[in-house]
Amino acid sequence: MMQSRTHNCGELRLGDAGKAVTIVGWMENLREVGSNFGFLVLRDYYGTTQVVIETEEMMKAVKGLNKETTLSVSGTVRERESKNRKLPTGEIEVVPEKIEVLGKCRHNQLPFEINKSKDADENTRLKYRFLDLRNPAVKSNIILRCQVVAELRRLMTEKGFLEITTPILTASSPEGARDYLVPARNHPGKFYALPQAPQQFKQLLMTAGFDKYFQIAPCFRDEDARADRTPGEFYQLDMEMAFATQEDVLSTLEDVLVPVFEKYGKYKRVSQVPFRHIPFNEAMERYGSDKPDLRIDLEITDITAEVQGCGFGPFEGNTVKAVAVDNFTQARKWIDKLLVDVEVQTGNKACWVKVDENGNLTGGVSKFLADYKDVLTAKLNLKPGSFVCMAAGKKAAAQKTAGVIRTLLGKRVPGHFDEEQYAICWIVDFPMYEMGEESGQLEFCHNPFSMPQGGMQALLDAEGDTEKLLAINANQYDLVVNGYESASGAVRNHDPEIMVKAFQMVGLGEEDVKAKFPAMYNAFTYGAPPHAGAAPGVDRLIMLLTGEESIREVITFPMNKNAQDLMMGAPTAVDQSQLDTVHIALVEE
RNA sequence: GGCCCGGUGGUGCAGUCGGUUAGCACGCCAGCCUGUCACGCUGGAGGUCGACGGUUCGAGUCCGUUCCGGGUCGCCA
Repeated sequence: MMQSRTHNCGELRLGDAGKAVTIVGWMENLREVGSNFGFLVLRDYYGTTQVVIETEEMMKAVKGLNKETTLSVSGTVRERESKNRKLPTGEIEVVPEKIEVLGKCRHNQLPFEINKSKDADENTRLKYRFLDLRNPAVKSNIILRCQVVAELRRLMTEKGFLEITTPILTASSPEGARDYLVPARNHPGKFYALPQAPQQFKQLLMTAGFDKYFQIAPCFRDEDARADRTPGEFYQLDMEMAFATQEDVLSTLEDVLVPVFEKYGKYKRVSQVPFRHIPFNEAMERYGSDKPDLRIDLEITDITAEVQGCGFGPFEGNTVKAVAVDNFTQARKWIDKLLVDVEVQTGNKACWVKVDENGNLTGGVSKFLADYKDVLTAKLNLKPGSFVCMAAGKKAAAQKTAGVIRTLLGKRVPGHFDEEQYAICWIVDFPMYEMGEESGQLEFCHNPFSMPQGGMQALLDAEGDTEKLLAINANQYDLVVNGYESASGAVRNHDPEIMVKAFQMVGLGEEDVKAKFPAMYNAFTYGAPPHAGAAPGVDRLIMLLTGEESIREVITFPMNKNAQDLMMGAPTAVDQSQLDTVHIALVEE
């Protein structure tokens, strides 16, 4: 029977000297500094405490034990002879009378050293995540996540939002990401799907008369991972408000998120509310991205008209975008690295010129642009020592490539990146429609749930005119923090007639709306409130708060890039009998 | 699926132009050490250099194929 602990490993202080205590935890280290003399460091969730070993009996009790064995130590608190001011418990030590082994670590060689686990190979970390998480530096992200989630719940609840959970087993939705499917045992050949988001449920909740809803909602999408995107599952602070405008949603989220950034963020400087609103088209023109990192002070300039006819093939007939920086002193090798990185990140090539001390263009593609020196100097405000990096292509590709150039130049050339802050903005006025790259047909740009600006009249006015349709914006918005898309939302289309009309524009009709969103369409015919909402990504929010660059650092048990859980071994093969139960027959590949 | 980068004792890394016994740090084992706290000192064990094939007198190094991981493009209503 384990003796119950009287104190944790982080709380004993000089004032506790003389007390009889029992502490428990993991044996982090045993420093032997003499025969039958040494120091044992005991670690629990709360901290570490030094146990001094000074008798043969106590040395016998711990010698030969592997690190990470769990122990119970009962003894007396004593003031240290030599104190360590760097540690909260560094003024005291525990003189043990009894040391009990609670759980042996049976491995004298760990897969990595606990306090250096962040440096270990990620596969190994994920396989031994329970050891990785013993590292306080790893654990702290998870603790922060818990605190932030609790704070979000508190703030939302205070604002009158109800936390309502929605089904995990639901119907497959035909649009959007690939679904995770779950076979239905009682319905051979039919499947549930895990929700990509509680989108339709929350809109149904609005229709049901719950005025303000939120949920820390698990979302499931079978799409490939990125450094800031976990495969499989992730969490959103999903919220929706009835009879609400776009501004109602934006100000609510500003009220909730600013205190969280201020209280829990790595950086203490946070954008003032109301956050800047940047229309989508403006963001693409100036920053080459719908998620600009506003900590970077560079902007993109369109030089399409200026460089036409220069003779450089990729420029001819294409949109050309440029990013210029002054006082550029980097070497050719640096430039080559930049160009390679741009190509890796965008799939498009970039080119460059420098301005020499006489104001002439040199290097890169300067032989094509020499005659354009004056016009480019004026347009880009060039000076001796300026560097210009350019991207060409179809408008969208040129913008996007220039956006990557802007980010890389901004972060790599000194003086353009004010890192230690949260630079937050709303990107608004997303287009309702876009031309599909492959199909060549008009498609919904983001999702079909958003209300087109101007409502039915806008659709009627534009009907049959592709240019006009492409110019229709949706009441849709993204929250962007330091270049990360951190929330996405919209004023929803709650009018069945406008829904049908919006679908007709992309060659679909009433039957398609009914087939794809049967519950919502039906519900909206029974008196629907106008409503609007958004969904900040929780994982990405924690990433921003902690400053981590990999999303796996803020998820307790993350999967690897290929959506495998190396610790649990998921996904796994299953017994034939299990397959039979759910009417699944496997096909040889 | 495409592209880029990587894979070397338990862990992290170095390894020059292809050349002798593959080095370093941490960890591990043994010994020494009575105030350590990233303890120190001495000694030791531990490697099919991701896999397969090729070039060569000789391959960790060069070539080809492949596997695994990360990043990225596609994708993510």
